[in-house]
Amino acid sequence: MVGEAVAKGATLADVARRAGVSPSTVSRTLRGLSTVSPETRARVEEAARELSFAISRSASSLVTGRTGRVAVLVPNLDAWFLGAALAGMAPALNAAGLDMLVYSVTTAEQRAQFFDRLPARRNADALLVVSFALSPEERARLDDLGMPLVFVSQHEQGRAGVYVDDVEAARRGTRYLLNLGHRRIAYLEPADPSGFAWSSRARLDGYRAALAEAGIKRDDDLVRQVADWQGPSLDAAVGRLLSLAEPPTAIFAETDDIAFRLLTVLRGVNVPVPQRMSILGFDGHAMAEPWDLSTMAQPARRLGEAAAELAHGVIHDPEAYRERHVVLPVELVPRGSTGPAPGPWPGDRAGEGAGNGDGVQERRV
Amino acid sequence: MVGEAVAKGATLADVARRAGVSPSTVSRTLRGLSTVSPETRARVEEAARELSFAISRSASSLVTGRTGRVAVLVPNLDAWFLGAALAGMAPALNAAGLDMLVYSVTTAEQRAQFFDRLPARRNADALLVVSFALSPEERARLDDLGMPLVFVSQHEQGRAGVYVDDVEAARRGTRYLLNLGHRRIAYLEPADPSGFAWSSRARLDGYRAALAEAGIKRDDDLVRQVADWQGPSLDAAVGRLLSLAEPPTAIFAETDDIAFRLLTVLRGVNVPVPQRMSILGFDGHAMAEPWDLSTMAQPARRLGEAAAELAHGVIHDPEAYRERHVVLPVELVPRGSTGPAPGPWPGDRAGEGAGNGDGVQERRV
DNA sequence: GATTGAAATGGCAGCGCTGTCATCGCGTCT
DNA sequence: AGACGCGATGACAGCGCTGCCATTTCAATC
Repeated sequence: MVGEAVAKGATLADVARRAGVSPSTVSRTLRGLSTVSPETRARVEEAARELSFAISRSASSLVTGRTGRVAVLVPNLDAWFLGAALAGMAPALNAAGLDMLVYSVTTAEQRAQFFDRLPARRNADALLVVSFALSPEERARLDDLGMPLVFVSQHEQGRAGVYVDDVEAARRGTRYLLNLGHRRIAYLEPADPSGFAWSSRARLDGYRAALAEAGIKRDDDLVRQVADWQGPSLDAAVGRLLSLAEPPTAIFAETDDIAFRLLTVLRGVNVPVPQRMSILGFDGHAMAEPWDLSTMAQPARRLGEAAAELAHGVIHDPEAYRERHVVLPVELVPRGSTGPAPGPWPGDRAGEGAGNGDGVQERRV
Repeated sequence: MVGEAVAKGATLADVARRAGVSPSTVSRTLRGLSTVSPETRARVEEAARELSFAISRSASSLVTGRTGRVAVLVPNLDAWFLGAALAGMAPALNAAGLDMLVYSVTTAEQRAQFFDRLPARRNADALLVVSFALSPEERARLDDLGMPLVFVSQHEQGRAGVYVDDVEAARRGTRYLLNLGHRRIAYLEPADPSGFAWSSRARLDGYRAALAEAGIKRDDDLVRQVADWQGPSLDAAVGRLLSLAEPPTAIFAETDDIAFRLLTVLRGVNVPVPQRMSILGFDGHAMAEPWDLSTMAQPARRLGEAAAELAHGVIHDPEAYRERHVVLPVELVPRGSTGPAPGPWPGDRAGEGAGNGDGVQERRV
């Protein structure tokens, strides 16, 4: 706002000249380093402000080997979860003085190119891999990178990572449905033909574990895959479930996106939710509240924040952080899409657990 | 995959040595420049691959003055629209060899800091400002930046930008409701106390224009502000509308987010949609389809793509692109949330336009 | 009063590239 | 046969910083 016009950006030398000191001193001052006298500091800072000086990271990283940047690899950008995770990450990285470089790798072509060129290499101090299903070769390639890795919402042996305990969360969700008296509980998982989404099968495992613990025999007819995003395969899956000899009274959807579409489909075919069918989602999607969807809420933003902390740690103290794992909690958020089972199906194994106050909630009006 | 272990990243000189040529030649080869003999080229490329060489942008930008990076300023990261826009931007930038630096500026504090430090300065070749309500001082500060600016989903005189014609879109949306026979059409706009969201009032203007063209007197009781995200103020707004002497039969929501919440509220209070109330949103949110919400769909991804093209243009040919504006179309997507007006209210001005085939659709079953 | 050391600052090389100019062959033209 | 031109390559400076070491100043110490 003051002083001469600044065309292409003042250099550190310009600031030095204006403040009447050496470039070294300006550098020290601006980095808040060691010993600079208060008066000098003030003079330098004023000069810098007057010139709207911003440091050239290119130049400084050339010397220090640090770029002040973190690369984030995501399989997508318009998925709710990723947006929320990034939203948590950005300010946290920012606070640590790190800029965020985003690589969205969605198609097979982009993917090949990314792993071929490794553009992040030497251009970032750490790479955050977010919900990205890496092939073994890709994994190896990233390892060669010589750059700290942090895995977000997924885990890798011996690598820093933040994620939730999917097994336990899915087990708890399933138990909630059991507590409501449901005995036939279906599970809908996303098909992922392109193989981009990281999945540990953990949620399905948790679901099965809870059923086993309740002494309910495994029935794979109740587990169905549906296309990951818009598409007809959900209708087909619902059709299958509704035409079973013993149809389910509850459906656990592996993601809220599936649950939302499920609600729509069921509304369309006049299956009242939760009177005839309870729906439980997984993610804690922002839309779950307006839709009144019960869900296992992941702290997406906090995952992002924790990822940022790990990134910072892994950059400044690689030994201590290289294998650090952060596990965040998932919370059941019961809402109107789940309710008591509509009554025993023929062949129901008595009512153990049915009146279990724990997870039971009022029926919606 | 081959050759000796690469610790911290090979340099161009390493590649040169390995290929038995000078660094200059490697540089030329890798940039696909002018004259390099095919044999040399092949040798260099192989050496580069063997060493997993990735160029240091820091070093090259120090010389060229180009960073190969574009900064994107967003007010948010978890809003659907921004995710979609970024999702369009990322691959397009990528294809142009540009990396994407994301600055999410959400709080007042972050905001002050961003405009104070101008971290993008000298660290990116262009700045894309996405749906960000700039204060005049901020605007001036960015102008001082000496960096090409591109405005996305908003427009500024004399600056490159991509956006939609909000006036026309809102006019068309309103006309659609008029064509369905609605005469009392309410408008719900987001309150933005923090002043982050860019808004030209254009949509409201279009709504008013359409009503005026239809000869309907302006009634400001039908225009209400609601808190931008979750909150009680929507209920209050609905209460106001439903308690008017002549309540509306249709509501035009300025954003799909508002429309979604509106659907929930109306369902909760037993106002059937669209039988008693038609709802039209604006955005083309990914959830509009599963929710069966009629909406004015913005091409969010295409906005992002166009923004990337503008960025590229503005970097390589500033004169030609500095003031280029790209206006993208908005399309009405009629769905189940809109239907014919439920019948004339007392005092309705005859039925002109009611049977107008144009926008009329079947009633949902 | 000479010596010491800490505080404050300056000087200078060099990080890894690219732009420019110089150099080297070698076929072509007069 | 000598001059010329062009394609292909190398040499070298320098981009804007930072790290290291040298230098200066001045108060504290013996």
